Amino acid sequence: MTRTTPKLQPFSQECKDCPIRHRAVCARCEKDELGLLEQIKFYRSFEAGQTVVWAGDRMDFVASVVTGIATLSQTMEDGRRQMVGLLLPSDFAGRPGRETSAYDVTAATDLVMCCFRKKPFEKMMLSTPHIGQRLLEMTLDELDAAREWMLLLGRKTAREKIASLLCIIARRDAALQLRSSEGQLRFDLPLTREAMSEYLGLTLETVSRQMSALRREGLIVTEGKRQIIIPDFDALLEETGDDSDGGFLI
Amino acid sequence: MTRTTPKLQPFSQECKDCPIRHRAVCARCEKDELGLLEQIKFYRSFEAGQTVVWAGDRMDFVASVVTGIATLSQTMEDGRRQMVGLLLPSDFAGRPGRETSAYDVTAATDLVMCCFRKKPFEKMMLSTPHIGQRLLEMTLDELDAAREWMLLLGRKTAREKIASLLCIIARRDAALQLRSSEGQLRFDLPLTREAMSEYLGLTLETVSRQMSALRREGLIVTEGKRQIIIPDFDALLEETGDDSDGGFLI
DNA sequence: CATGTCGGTTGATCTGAATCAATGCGGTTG
DNA sequence: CAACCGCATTGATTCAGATCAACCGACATG
Repeated sequence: MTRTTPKLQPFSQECKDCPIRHRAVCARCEKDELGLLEQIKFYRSFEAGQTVVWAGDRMDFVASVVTGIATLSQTMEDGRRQMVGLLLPSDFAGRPGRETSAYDVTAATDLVMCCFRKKPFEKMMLSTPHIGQRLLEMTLDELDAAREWMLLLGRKTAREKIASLLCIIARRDAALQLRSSEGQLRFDLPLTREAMSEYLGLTLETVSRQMSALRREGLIVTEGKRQIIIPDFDALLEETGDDSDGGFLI
Repeated sequence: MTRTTPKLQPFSQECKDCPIRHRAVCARCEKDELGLLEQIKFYRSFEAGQTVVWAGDRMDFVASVVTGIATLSQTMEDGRRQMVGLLLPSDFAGRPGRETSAYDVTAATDLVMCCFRKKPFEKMMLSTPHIGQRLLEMTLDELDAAREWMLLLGRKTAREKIASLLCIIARRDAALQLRSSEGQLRFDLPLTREAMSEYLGLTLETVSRQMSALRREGLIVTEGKRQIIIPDFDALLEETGDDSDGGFLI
């Protein structure tokens, strides 16, 4: 497990009951030492694997990811799970005008979220139209992403699904991070095989097999369990089944 | 093909070159006899099967469905298609701040859309915050629907997919229409087997087979090709794999 | 009337991914 | 150190749905 201490803002307090440094509510022991749950805006930190809220649970705040990755998932009665959202830093969670979460929200990596109480946030939206506009834009982007995702789930082969996911993560990483020399990309895969399988609508065995296949064919190189190197991004892109013009981002 | 003449508003003009009655641009012969393409708001009608816009094409208006059903689809280079949106009366198409369509928009049935030129619409959004708020709400609803759809595509069996689709359509129909006696539902299936297969991420043969299976088991009754009767909605709901509490709408 | 087309159904066969099961491996813990 | 755990890999087998192909009925067309 990669224990990445949040770098954006050093936490000012350390909980007495657990070693997690945090600003407001400790996700491990649920202490609210500073009484920040009463405030409009507060931060919460979570360890990789922890659940932020369960589907159906009360969630009287909206939040945005500060560092780390959160996932939204749906679960069927018999346990089949499908990821339906992947939240990266600056992404938004929660819906104004709804008091329970529709999805399980989980920390895929260590996670820091910036939370706003919902009621004041809604008031703010009314008084500051700019916020609503920005939120609309973000929601439309998410809808587009969801529709791309639907194509992946409905029509792509396992191999294409894996290649697509790797390209998505690589692209995003490259967008805000250093890239390695001469077009070759290196990044940390922030998802377990199981999380990947939930994203892609596959079993984890199939994910593992297809990763091995891509490795065998030299399309990707792995270093340890999580470091991925893509020697030739365009070659991998070929395997996604997507129109090749999607590469404008990189 | 069901030729349903739009009932909401009788059209005031008939094109000289084709038998379609229409208000503005004739979808068949592309004539703009009334010069309404210059106006801010206008209506367009389409026959079942016609394409409204192709992915990538210029689309300098936003629109809402007046009568009929439109679909949004994505196509891969090799022809695999996945439906990513199903627009029913009052649903909205097009994205402010983008001048080309990201998807193929197709009339699944005969269709009438109410179109607004994009530029004036965007201005209106700025001056009338209420419009933006409403649009945000609708977009959030669509995002939720897309996520439900992702669960269907990623994790449901063919049988569950079919049952889900039938329940979705039946529910919507029942919401605004007459229902038959004693809890039994009857409605017109507005999609071809092929359209259903594009919705569900299946082949049309599998759709046909599963429909036959449900018919054989008495979960649905068909009358002609398109009339569907659901003798026991709850029984069909059992087959969807969904939590049973989703039935609150009916 | 014969012909064609379109949407739909059904059958035979194939195959990609699921399932079941064993094994590996790095890190933590008693 | 051995034992164990969580995560990942790999193999053998099964099966749901895709693919290929034939056929049906309604309706339009020359």
